[in-house]
Amino acid sequence: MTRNLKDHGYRLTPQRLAILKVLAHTDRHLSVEEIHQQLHPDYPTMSLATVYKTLAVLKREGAVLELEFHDLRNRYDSAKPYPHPHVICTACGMVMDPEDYDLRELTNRIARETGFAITSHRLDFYGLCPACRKASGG
Amino acid sequence: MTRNLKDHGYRLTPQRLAILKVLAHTDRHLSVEEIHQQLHPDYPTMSLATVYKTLAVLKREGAVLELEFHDLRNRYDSAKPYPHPHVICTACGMVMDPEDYDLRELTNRIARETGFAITSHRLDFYGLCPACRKASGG
DNA sequence: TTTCGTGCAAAAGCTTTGCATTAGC
DNA sequence: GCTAATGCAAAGCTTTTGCACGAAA
Repeated sequence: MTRNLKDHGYRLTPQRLAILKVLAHTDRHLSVEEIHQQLHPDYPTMSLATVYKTLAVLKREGAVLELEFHDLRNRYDSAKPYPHPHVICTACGMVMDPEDYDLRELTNRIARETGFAITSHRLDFYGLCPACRKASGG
Repeated sequence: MTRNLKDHGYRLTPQRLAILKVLAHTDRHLSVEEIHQQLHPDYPTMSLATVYKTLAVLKREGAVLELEFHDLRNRYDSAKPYPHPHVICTACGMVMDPEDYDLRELTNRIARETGFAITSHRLDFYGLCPACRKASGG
């Protein structure tokens, strides 16, 4: 990915490398805030704006999938930077990846039906994660 | 629905009735702003806040489905106030309902797989609507 | 040396909230 | 008359933007 950035004319700054490293070493779906906080010990001057801007670059380059939420902070997934289903806990905000599900056939059907040129999709399931189920007495 | 509101202790104000009427008479997915503007000729003093608050009530009562967007205004669907797929034009923001698609089987599978208690979902397809395809030379 | 990136602070934009006034019931 | 709803304005919150300084190449 560093190669790809360089080839596309982006500079390899310490901040960008650090953000890439955080993304590569997590199996979670981090928010900008979380990335910023994780980096704070080693990069105490790194600004939120830089994290935002870097993630915008990575998204443009197809290196991360951005999950926008209305009532939660956006989350970023570099492990699978293409559309895939997510399961989101409405209590704690945890995001999980269930096994991938192929929506190509449905996508084609809907494209034919509606006349849209469909380029991507989003499939989210909402509910309580196992921990929050217990906590709520379920 | 007016019956339902009354039974649940909500007052039937002219504003609420007017908003319900707008929702009932459209086949589109309106935003708060659009509802407000449509009502302005007949209710020139109606505030945006009232539209917001009324839609919150209707959502709580299960009378509308709220579609939250990050970069678009929220949209409200009273024709089918339950989760169903949507197709959204990334150029003009138009929202369409393709034919419903049953996700219950997939939902159950994912619930078993992840241990989540899944209560709802959202499935959106993004692309260009027929009009915007033409406009962009597609 | 040139241009891009960073960091700070301010702006943006939709939605929510507080509060006094008005109006259902 | 008692409460809830309205309408105005202000607040909230995440994300974006502007700009001067610093750093990559």
